[in-house]
Amino acid sequence: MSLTIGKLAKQSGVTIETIRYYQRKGLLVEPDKPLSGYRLYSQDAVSRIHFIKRAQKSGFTLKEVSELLSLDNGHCEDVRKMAEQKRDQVAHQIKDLSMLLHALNELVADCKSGSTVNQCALIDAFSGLK
Amino acid sequence: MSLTIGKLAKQSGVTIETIRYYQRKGLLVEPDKPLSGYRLYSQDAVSRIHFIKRAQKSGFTLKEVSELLSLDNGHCEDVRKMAEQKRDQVAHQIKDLSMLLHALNELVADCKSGSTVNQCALIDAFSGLK
DNA sequence: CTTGACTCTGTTCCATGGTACGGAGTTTAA
DNA sequence: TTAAACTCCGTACCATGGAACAGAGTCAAG
Repeated sequence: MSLTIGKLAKQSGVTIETIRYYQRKGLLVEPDKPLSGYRLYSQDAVSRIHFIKRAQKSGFTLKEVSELLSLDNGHCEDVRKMAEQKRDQVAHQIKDLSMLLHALNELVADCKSGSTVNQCALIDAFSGLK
Repeated sequence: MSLTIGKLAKQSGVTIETIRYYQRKGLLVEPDKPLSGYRLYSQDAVSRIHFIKRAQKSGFTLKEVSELLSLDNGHCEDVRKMAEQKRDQVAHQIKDLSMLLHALNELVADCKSGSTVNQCALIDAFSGLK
């Protein structure tokens, strides 16, 4: 069953503009324009857009998603490496955020007891000096 | 010890342009221009830039970073409220990222185990096949 | 006291991830 | 058959986070 771009958009939960944007960026192929009528898309396009959206939610940029798509089958090693990199990145981010959370908690506690805020406590705690 | 903008840039690991951009955005104060000579920056500016960079890596936008920075000078009642809000936001962010980390770990593990529908478990996952 | 390195200021340009719009052409339902 | 709805195509616009550049002024070393 083929879809016009509007139906494709609705089925895949993005806007028409987004689909066109993905086409411009090479993440989606623009089907040939028939001699008369509108371009038609297959169900595969829906899957592909879902793929893109899922990968984005996992923190991949569109550029990275397009790499994933181009690697696709047969290059599981490369795909795994990208995922591992992402994972390490996210792990680091969590570590930093935990430090910040700690600093914010201390700031809140100090604020509750004292009357003036310890100048620069937050910056000191999070600027990498400790 | 005071620094010209070039030295500040080098010491804090950003470019001069970035410093100026932060000034335009209000994250950094532009020191007064002396009657003759160049503007001079203190060592504090280095920490402040490190703070900004760190916070960015933690997923904050510059706008949010500037909110964080504003916590550093102000009076307690306002600061505490903002700090609590930020703290909750950070806690939430950590939760989301932890889920993402978990997902990425599973993806990597599946990739290694070779339990796939197609040839790559990660691709399968993003394709919604599992 | 001149030359090269640095700074200042304003403005323009870039990528990312879209969104919006205008003026066509096409399709479909009444 | 005609009006509404949809598509096509190009282009412009948006926010974010900078990078680059031009033409001036300023500083420091030989």
